[in-house]
Amino acid sequence: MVRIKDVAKELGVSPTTVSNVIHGKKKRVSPEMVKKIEAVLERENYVPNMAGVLLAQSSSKIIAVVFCNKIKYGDKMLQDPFISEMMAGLGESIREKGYFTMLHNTSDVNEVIRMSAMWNVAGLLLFGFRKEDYDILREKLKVPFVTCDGYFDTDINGFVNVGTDDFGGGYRMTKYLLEMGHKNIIYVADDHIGCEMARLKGVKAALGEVGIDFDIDSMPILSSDEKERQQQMEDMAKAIADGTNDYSAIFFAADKYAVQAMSIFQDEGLSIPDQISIVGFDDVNYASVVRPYLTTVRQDILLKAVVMVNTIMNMINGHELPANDMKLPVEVMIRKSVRDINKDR
Amino acid sequence: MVRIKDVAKELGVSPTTVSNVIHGKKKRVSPEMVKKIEAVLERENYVPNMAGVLLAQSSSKIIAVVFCNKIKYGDKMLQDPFISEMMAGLGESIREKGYFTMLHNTSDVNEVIRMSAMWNVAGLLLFGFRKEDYDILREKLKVPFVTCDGYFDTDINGFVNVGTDDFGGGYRMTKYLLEMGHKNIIYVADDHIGCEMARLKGVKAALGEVGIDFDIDSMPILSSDEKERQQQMEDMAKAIADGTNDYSAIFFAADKYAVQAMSIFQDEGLSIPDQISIVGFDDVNYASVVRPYLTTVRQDILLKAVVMVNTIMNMINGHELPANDMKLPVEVMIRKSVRDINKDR
DNA sequence: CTGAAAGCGCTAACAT
DNA sequence: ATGTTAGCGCTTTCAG
Repeated sequence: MVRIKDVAKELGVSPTTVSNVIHGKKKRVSPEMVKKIEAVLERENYVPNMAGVLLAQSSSKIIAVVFCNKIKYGDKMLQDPFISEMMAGLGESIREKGYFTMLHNTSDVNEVIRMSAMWNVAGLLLFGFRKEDYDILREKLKVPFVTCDGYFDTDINGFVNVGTDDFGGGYRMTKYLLEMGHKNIIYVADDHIGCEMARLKGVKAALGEVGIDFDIDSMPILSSDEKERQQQMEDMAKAIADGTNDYSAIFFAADKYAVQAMSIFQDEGLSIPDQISIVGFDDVNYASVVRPYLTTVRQDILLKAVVMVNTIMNMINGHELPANDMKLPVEVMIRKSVRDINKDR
Repeated sequence: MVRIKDVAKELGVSPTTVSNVIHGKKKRVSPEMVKKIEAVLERENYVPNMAGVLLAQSSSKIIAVVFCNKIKYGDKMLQDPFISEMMAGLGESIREKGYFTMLHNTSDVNEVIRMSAMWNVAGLLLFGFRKEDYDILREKLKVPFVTCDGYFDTDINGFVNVGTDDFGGGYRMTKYLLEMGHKNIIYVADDHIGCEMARLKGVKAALGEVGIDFDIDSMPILSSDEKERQQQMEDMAKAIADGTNDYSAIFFAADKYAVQAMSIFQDEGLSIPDQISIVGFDDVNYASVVRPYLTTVRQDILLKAVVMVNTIMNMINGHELPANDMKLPVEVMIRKSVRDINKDR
């Protein structure tokens, strides 16, 4: 591996001059010398040693991407179709900006702080931590960071959150359901916090506009236990089959649940959307494989990746930020899982 | 940020002594001093500056994880459910070993070589490159690397491949189909190279054992174009409905195709497994959501991640390797998408 | 336009 | 048991 020193010696110039050429400060070097140096750099295939750069500079050109992902062996929780898309987007964007991606997989905030200091990272992109974690991070982290899909009680300051317009997604999907004649809608999620709650609020807002009110706590919550969840869905199926249900459409907070429900409902002989309309959220790849094609809310993961990277770059470079809590747009994908009740009148 | 020098000064000792304590070389330091130093280290929350370490040492404690992933906007090719699982496994294992993960997303081998030199990485974990790429890498990379799911014409040397027992998966699933009375089986994949080919060879071997032979090239190949692929599946559906098909079971090389086919077949009014048996490969999370539950071949992604990391560590530490082309075991997951033909006799 | 020199934080060979 | 010293590769200030 050839070093700056080496090419300097070969050409009988000083390391400074070579360094200047490398950094494009060509005003400080004569054109002929620039050419000569560039030729040798090229020929020798010069590659900077980042350790040296890191030590001599203050910043590191490293962006830390941190996932708070607890591994539980034997379950498929980790099989998230979005992660690969997000990763690819992040990786490419970060590289484009001339930075490097350091990946961390931990649920321990202190680990994050520690490694961020060790490597003197330029900024961090954080996924899946909880509110309390962010408080610690804001306090102890001296570099900018961007969170993804966070929801916070207090005003965000000291960092930026890039999220999805969950409220809007819930709202617009509900409007669509209303248009299709559905007035009795239930929203089914695995919890009522963060984005699940925002989506639910969107549902409530849309329903509120047409004078329908409901208690948020009355909406069913899906168990995190696979078996129990299946049972819950079977119970719903039975109610629908019996006609003892009081809703004509179910809005699942995530496609994966919508798809699972569709299967279970069909097991019970239910016809979708004739007997029950179903919609989801996310537009994962199998949403358009499943039958009937699932009507759902789509978000643009690649866009989210790019926005996150652009944002952290702006923060690193001390630029003015447009906002510190962004909500990226969503799109209602109308497919085949909703019945138009109006038509039957 | 406190440095070694600082704590040395505070205690009136030399940096070397502090460094020795940090590295657990306690034989070289008096027990009292060790305690004192450790106390200050703790109190000051000492964190090593990796730039310094990197520069002073030869190796870097960095493992590069490189995905060859071309981003094509607008398609969902990137939505790979395994990646997140693989990432989580890799991230955790690498961290456990005291190493750091540097992530790269590129299809350009030279980028890989370049960055590996820049950071003086200890080893690389490579995903999704082609045979030709590996040849270049073997030649130019001076550090150990491990590939995932690679298939090579020539003997592997200079690196290690961690794959899946694709042949065995194809073989055992076919044996199962034979047990269920299926003799006319087709294998459907999107190409006939790498693991797809190995699975196909497994099919051929199992069939060969009972005296059934077929020409590998006669097996249908799925188009990479979504629309065309759909058409192909519809054509299959029609043939099955007409009874003009000459097979009773279809072995899809990937669950995603199996699931798509199931939907399309059911659109055409086909009943699975009564009219046609279907099996897949991978056991992605929605394989057990879809109806009928998909019988498929499961591989253990987390295990693969751990094996890759252990392997690269062994290589880095110059240990003897058990093999340079590993095939991790698979498991046939018997569910509901195969009909037992014997029963009908 | 070019160069000399110091220094970033850490390690390790070599004293003592 | 502890210290001295040089040096890893690069940037940067200051001087020529």
